[in-house]
Amino acid sequence: MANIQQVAQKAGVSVATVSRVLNNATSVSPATKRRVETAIKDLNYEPSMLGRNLRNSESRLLLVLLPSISNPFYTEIINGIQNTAIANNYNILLCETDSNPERENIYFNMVKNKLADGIISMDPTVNMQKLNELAENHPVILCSEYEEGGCIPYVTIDSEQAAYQAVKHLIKLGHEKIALINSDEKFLYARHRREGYERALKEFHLPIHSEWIYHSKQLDFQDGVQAIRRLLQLEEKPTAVFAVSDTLAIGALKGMNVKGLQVPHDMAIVGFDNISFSNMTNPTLTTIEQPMHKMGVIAANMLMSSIKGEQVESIILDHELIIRESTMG
Amino acid sequence: MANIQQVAQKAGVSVATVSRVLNNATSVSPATKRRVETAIKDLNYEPSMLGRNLRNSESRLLLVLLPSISNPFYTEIINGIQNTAIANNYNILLCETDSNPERENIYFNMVKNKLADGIISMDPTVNMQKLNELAENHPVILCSEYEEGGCIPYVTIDSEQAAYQAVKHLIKLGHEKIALINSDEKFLYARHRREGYERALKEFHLPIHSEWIYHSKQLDFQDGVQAIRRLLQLEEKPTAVFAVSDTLAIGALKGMNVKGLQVPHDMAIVGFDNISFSNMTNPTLTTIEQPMHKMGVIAANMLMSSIKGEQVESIILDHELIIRESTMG
DNA sequence: ATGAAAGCGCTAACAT
DNA sequence: ATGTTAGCGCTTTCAT
Repeated sequence: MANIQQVAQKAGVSVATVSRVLNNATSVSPATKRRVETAIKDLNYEPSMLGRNLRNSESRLLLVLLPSISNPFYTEIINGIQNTAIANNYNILLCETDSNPERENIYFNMVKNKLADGIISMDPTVNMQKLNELAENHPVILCSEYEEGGCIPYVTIDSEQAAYQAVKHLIKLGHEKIALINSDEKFLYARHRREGYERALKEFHLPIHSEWIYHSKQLDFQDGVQAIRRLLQLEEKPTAVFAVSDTLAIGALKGMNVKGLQVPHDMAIVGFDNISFSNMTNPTLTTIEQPMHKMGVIAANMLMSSIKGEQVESIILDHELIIRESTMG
Repeated sequence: MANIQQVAQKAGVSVATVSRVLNNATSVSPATKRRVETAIKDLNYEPSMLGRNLRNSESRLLLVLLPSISNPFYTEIINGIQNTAIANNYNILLCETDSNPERENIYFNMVKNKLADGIISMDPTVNMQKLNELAENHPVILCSEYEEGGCIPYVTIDSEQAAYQAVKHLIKLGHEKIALINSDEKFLYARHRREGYERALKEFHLPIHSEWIYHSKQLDFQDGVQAIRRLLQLEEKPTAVFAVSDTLAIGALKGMNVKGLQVPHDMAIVGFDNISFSNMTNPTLTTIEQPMHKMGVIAANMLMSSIKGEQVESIILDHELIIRESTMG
């Protein structure tokens, strides 16, 4: 790869002039400009981002942290982020942490080292202490999962209210024994969704059975299968299930299929997220839709504002209950 | 962020000595080393990757190009790549191109500019000419999709043989009217899978109906739904379907459900990839399993070898037919 | 064992 | 309009 020196030499000008041509500075005569451009083409020259970043302290690269790309929930958010970033001449790099703190650290360092201009974290397992430290001096935005009372701006939905609506929907259908397939309550969203679940039950004077609350370590399909297997072993079985993610719900639905249960007749189920799969299952899945694309767009805009040094406010977006076959008796 | 200068000053040594401590060079006295380490801690110093890369021409970052993260097929491959990379002290950055050449170009530039050490492309829409150019001077590996007779090393499976087996399986079950839901035949894998499909039909003296071959623009679920809708409008309807991706197959399956068709009784279906969702459908999906994790591991190893300057050979891995309910009468 | 200094590729302030 | 030069943070050769 040729460098700016060689271009300058070939064009018979100084490196400064080449730099000016590269950056569209005005004060270059048309003739010189043409000579430089020819040299650039001839040498197949492309400016080094490394040198440029080192000088400018700007990379126009954004990092997106997520625990795992296997959950389709993230897909649509990422599209939103990506579209917005590209439109503003930024690029994004997806960083899968696998909930591994060491890996996380490498990505944090990329920001500290000016290899990236900012970071959007969608990783609920993120080390909040480290992230807060990073956020003191660098642009950071939280998307979906956030820290209550924390300093980092976030975009999310009202999980408590959404869960409340989902469960209320089941109650209105006549269900009184409603199970919750939750994830680990170390996550804020899991605590919120449980609160919404309990609020709905309480409002209708239904008892809260702790054995009807299952905590899943992960959010894979197989975890949903496992969850429903457990719930169906109970003495007093639930007649409906609310799962805090579509992946869990789809696994649970499969588990019901396998047991020969008719959904929703024998058992109803509601998921959460509205991932594209949820409309492909048989029966299709009732779920809470999160405005994923919009969340991505907003997160990206927030981050870019933050990079510009502007103050940004956290936002809570609207969700929506999507009623499909899994609750349509 | 403190820099190496400040650390040197604080420790009362030169920057060279700090650098030596950082890089575990031997010739530093224990006492000096301790002083430097204290200064590093005190200042919370972390070396700048930018400065380091500029100097070393090494980033220990690998780029992974993919058209879209929404296809779960890529997920497992990425895990394989990631695990292997991490184990060798490399990190990976996921680059979604959305089949957009401009975006592609930015990532190519990252490699040219030493911001990344090499690239694994899983993008069938990649601009092969540009990629070949890049590969002349930089480590590049193709994964899954490749170029026949090209210069870039690849890891893939035998798509023709896999398709042949899938279709033969349907024929052995007694099907004589077998449709193919293919993707765009500008992709090599699509051409190969069609060839395998045709070879099986020919071997059993079954006619090739061009109207039973559907070409889908994309690989989303909805495209599968659309495909089967078309095939069911035909005068002479097929009794079985082979789809070149699980996402298409799952969409098609959904389309059959909607039409009230019993699978596999009324219509059998075979997919391709064995994504995790293919075991969650009702009925579960017969499919060709690609060794995705292994492909990722091998691709990463090939790339790292290539970075070391070693010669690497292309590899074709084994696939396997996974028989599930969608073809079990 | 340690330091001084060059240089990786680039941009921008200053000079002409 | 164009050139000269310092310096971004680091590593490494060459001195000492």
